Amino acid sequence: MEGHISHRATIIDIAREAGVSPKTVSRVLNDEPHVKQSVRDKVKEVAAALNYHPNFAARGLITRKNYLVGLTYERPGPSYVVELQRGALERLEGEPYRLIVLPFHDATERAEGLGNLLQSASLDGVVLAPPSCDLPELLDTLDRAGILYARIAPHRAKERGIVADMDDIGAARDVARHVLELGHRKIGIILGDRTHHASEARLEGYRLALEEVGLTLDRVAIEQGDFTYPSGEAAAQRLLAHGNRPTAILAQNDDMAAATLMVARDLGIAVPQELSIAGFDDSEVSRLAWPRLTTVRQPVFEMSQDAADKLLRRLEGGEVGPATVHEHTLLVRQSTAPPPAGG
Amino acid sequence: MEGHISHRATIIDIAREAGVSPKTVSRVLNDEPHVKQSVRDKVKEVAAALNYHPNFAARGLITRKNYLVGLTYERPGPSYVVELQRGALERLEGEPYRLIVLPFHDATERAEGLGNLLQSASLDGVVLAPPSCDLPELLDTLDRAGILYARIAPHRAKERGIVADMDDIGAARDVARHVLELGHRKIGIILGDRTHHASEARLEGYRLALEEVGLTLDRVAIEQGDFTYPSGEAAAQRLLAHGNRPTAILAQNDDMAAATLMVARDLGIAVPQELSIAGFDDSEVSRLAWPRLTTVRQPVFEMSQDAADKLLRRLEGGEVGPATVHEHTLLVRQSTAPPPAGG
DNA sequence: GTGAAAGCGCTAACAC
DNA sequence: GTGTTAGCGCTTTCAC
Repeated sequence: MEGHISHRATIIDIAREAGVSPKTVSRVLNDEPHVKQSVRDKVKEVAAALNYHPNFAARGLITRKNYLVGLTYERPGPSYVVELQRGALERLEGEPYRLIVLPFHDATERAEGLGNLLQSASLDGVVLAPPSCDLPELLDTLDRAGILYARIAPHRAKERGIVADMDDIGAARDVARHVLELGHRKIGIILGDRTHHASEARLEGYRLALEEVGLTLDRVAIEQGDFTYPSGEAAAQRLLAHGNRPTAILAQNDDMAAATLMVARDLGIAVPQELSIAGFDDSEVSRLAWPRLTTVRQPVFEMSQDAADKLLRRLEGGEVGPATVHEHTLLVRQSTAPPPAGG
Repeated sequence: MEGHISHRATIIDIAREAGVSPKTVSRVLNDEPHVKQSVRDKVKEVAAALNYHPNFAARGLITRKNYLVGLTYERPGPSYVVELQRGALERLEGEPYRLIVLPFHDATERAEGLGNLLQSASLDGVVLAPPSCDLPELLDTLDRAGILYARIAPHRAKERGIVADMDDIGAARDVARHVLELGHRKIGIILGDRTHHASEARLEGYRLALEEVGLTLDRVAIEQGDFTYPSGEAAAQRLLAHGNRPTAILAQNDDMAAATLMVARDLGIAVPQELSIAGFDDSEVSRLAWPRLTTVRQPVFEMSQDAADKLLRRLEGGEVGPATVHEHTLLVRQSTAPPPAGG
C-alpha cells in the first residue's frame, strides 16, 4: 500500500491507516492494557503491512533510555572474548536491547578516558569484564553518570554493583590439589602479570592447597611471567634448565603452560612422565597442545549471561539478588601424572 | 558547579551557563563556522566543566541517523570473529559511531528474520561477513530499508553495495599447489559448511591446483565438515582410520586442520613425516598447534577495516571507489613436508 | 555572527 | 477505552 521506498513508517502513519489516534497505536505496540481487542488486531495488522519498526531514538528521548548495553574487556584471548559475547548476546536475544562492544587497551592506566568513552556511548548499562571491573574510579564515574554496571569475577569491592562471580581462589586450589594428590612435592609456579588481581587470587589458591599437605610457598620455585607465551617460555627455562628441577609446574594460564610444554620438549623432558604441567582457563590452546593440558575451565559464558540477565532486570526496574558464584571445572587431561619413581 | 548527580547536562544548560543561545552551543559542538573564537572557547570550557556528552537519540531523531554500525557473522572460529571486530572497531575509534554485534544462526535459512532484525536494530549501516553477505533477499531488504551495507569477501553479485574482497579461490589454489609441489598425490580434503560459499570457492581453488598436475577431484578423498573442530575430528577419522589413507590433507579452515592433527597423533601417524596437513585462516590455533600448521592468512582484519572505512565514508555522504582486493599470504610452517618415500 | 521558532517520533500525563 | 497536549534534546530553517 505504501509504495515509497525507504520511508520508514511512523505511528502516525499507522494511526491514519488504522483510523485511531497515535496514542492508541503506542499502547498496542507497547502491550499496554485498555485497548479493545479488535482495535489491537487492526493496529498490529497495519503495522505489519507498513513494515513498521519503532524508532529507538524517539522512544529513548522520552523514556531516557537508549536500549544499549555495552560489553568491555581488555585483550583477553579470542575464546574468552567470544564466550563473553555469547553469554551476553544470548540473554539479550528477543529483548529490545542491543550489544555494543568496547574493547580497551591499558584500562588500568586510563580509567578516566574509559569512563568518558562509556558515557559518550550513551549506554544504559555495561558488562565489565576483568580488569575494568576492578577500577574503583571507573565504578565511581559510572555511578555518577547513572550507568548501571554488572561486574564479571571482580577481585575487589565485591559488594559494589551487580556481580556475576566465580571462585578464582578455589579454582586455583583445585588444580594445585590435583597435582599434589598425584604425589608431587617439588612444585614450580609461573605467575601472571601482577597488576591483574587474578594472579594474586590464583597464587592464594595454590598456597591453600600446599598448606593442606604441609608445604609453604617459600618451599616452591616461583617465577614471574605476564600471561603471555614468551614470558612463559622464559620462566619455564629458568625453572627447568638446571639439575634440581620441579616435577610439576603450575602455570597461571594456558598460554604460559603451553610455552612450558614447548620448553620441556626442547630440553628432552618427557611430559607427563618426567614433568607434569597444569594451566588455567581451558582455552583453545589447552586442547590443541600435546599432550592436552590439564587446566581449569572458568564459567565465562555463564557469568556473562548472568551479568546481562541481572543488568536487564535492573534496567526494567526489577531487583536482583546477591552475586551468584558460578562453578568452575577442573579438567584433568594428559599433561599431569604421578611424579617419576625417583622424583 | 553542578552538584546534581546523574543529571546529564544538555546544550540548554551549557547555553545558560555560557550566556549564549542553544544554537550557538550546537554550532560550537559540531565545529560549524560563524562563531567567534572567544565564544567557541567559552562554550567548550563550560561543556567540559558540565561533563557534557551529546545525546545521540536527540541528535539522531533530527539527522535521521542512529550512529550505529552493525557487524554480522555466523559461527566462524573465535579468531575470525575477533579479527573482524578488531578491523571494524579500529576504524570506528574516534568516530561518533558505535559497533553492534549481530551473530546469526542459520542465516541462509532465515534471511527474512535476519532482515527484520537488522531493521529493528536501527542501524545506519552494517558490515556483512560471509555467509550473510551472499543473501540476495537480505540485500534487497537492506536496500528497501535504506540501510547501507559493506560486504566482506562476497562470492556472488560482487557488484552490489560496498565490497571489501579477497581472492578466495587463489588462496586455496596456493595452499593446494604448495602441497602438490612437495610431491603429494594422495590428497584428502575436509570441506567446511556448504552453505558458506567460501567452501565452494576453496574447493574450486584446490581443483585448479590439482588440474595443474593432471589430477581431478574424483581422484581425491573428500569429507564433509562444517568448519568446527568436532566436525574436523570426525572427518579426519574417516580419512585416516583405514589402510589406504592420504599423505596430505587439505582442511578448509584451521580448526578442522588442528582437529586432523590431533586425530593423526591419536592414531600414531607422524606429522609431517607420514602425513602433511594444511589449514586455512592463520588463526591462533595454527600457530599454537604442534607442529605449527601450514595455512593461508586471510586478510580478515584488512577487509573488515576497509569495509568499515567505506561504510563510514558513504554514511558521511562521500563516494567510495570499486572493491579493493586484499592480499592473502601462504604461510608454510611445520605441518607440511614431502610424502614418505614409499608413499 | 547569533538567536527564535519549529519539529524529528515517540510516550507521559491527563482529559473525556 | 480512547484522544489531546506537551515535550524529551537536539538541529534545521530563517530572521536579524
